[in-house]
Amino acid sequence: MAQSDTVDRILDAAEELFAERGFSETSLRMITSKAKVNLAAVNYHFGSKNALIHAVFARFLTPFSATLEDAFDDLEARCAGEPPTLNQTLWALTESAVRMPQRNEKGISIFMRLLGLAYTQSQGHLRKFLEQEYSQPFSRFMRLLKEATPQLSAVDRYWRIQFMLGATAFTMSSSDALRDILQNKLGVETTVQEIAARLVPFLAAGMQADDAMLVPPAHKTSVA
Amino acid sequence: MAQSDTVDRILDAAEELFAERGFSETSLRMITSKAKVNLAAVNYHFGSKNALIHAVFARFLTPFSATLEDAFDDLEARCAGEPPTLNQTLWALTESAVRMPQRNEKGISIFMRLLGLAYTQSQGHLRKFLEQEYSQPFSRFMRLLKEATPQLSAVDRYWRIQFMLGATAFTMSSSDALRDILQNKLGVETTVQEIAARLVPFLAAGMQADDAMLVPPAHKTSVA
DNA sequence: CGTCCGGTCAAACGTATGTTTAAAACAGAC
DNA sequence: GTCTGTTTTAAACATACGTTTGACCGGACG
Repeated sequence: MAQSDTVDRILDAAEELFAERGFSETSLRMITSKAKVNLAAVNYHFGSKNALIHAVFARFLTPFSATLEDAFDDLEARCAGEPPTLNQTLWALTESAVRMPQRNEKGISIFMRLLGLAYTQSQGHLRKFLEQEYSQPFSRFMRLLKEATPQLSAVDRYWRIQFMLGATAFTMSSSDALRDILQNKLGVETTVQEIAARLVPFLAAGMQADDAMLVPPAHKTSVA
Repeated sequence: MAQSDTVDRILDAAEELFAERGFSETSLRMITSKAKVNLAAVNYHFGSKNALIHAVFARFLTPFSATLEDAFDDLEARCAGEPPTLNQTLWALTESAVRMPQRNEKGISIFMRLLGLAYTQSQGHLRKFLEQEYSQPFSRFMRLLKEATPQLSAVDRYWRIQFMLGATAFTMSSSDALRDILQNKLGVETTVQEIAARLVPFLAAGMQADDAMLVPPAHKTSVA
């Protein structure tokens, strides 16, 4: 209560509600009543709902991008001139994400879901904000991917990166729902770490797929 | 104009707007003004906004699921008892999608984007509608995938299918934007068919990835 | 011709949203 | 204790939403 935990209470409530309902579907009144603060507090402390959304992202994305830069520094240092492999690059990314200090046990899945939503929900202001705020680690990741897949043509690499992003963003954005389904259907508990551990080999394999079968199979037969 | 093209104009406008802005972000007033019909027309012809969303999906999902069933019939007939391969199954799906009669050149990417949104935006009513309306072709596709990947555990298969869905929905949903970027950056023209031709091998490779590297590499080194 | 009736239309309804206001409460410095 | 700037509060604001209403139109039919 010293200075103003109002700001943090708002951020906590907003983060959770955004993650489980999306941005437009979450009203300021839901947020403020969950945070037990006055409605006007959001506009007083943040200025607008969009600015609140930015603040929610900044709160976890800023430390994350720092962690990520460190991980990339580390990786490149260990490789001593040689470009890191695709696996190493992907693991550096996912481990940075998983190792982020979490505010609570739901932290990482909220984190993931928000990232997914940022990509999926076409909030123009958000994309602009993220682009101009976090372009550096993003570009660096892209450069590492390029150096790790020299065998790919620029066009092939471009599309496969999109496929990776898609699989990742999509899975993240619905990871809670998917976990629940799995729980009900197969009675299996799953952590975000395990999902990541399944996702990375999938992505790596797809990224390095052979181009041999780039043409549709003849209409009658095809090989496995 | 004979009977009432109002219904179709509404569906066309709604489809396009939903695809580019999402459901909650698209108001009935946007739809009706784009369709050049009266605001009340939506509630008159469809009953509610949610019912309109269902109708938009039904309009392309019903013929698509019929086409798909035919393609699966064909495939299973050609395989004569043997389960179709993963490649064959994926190609049957993508070819069914690509060959769907399109209302316009944007047809297929709208189609894909809507499917992605249906998964991503947590519209409870939509998921319920799709589940009880199109469970059959969906289950059949799942069964084919299962038979084509007997080496995978149920849990592995489940997640990898999610990854496939994600890569597909995400890529197709923004294929217009991605095509434009590629055009500007590398000066390359790309058709939806070509994107599919790049996507399928990526998916197949990811789906059949080796599980060997399911554990994170030791902190110091790892192999390509 | 008159009467239906499916369809269209402008207008209004009630509700919910993000934002603003102006007064009150508070905390720290003098 | 009083003053000063910051924070909280209840209330109102303007706007946008989905939906409903009741008048109106124009062929079809007897």
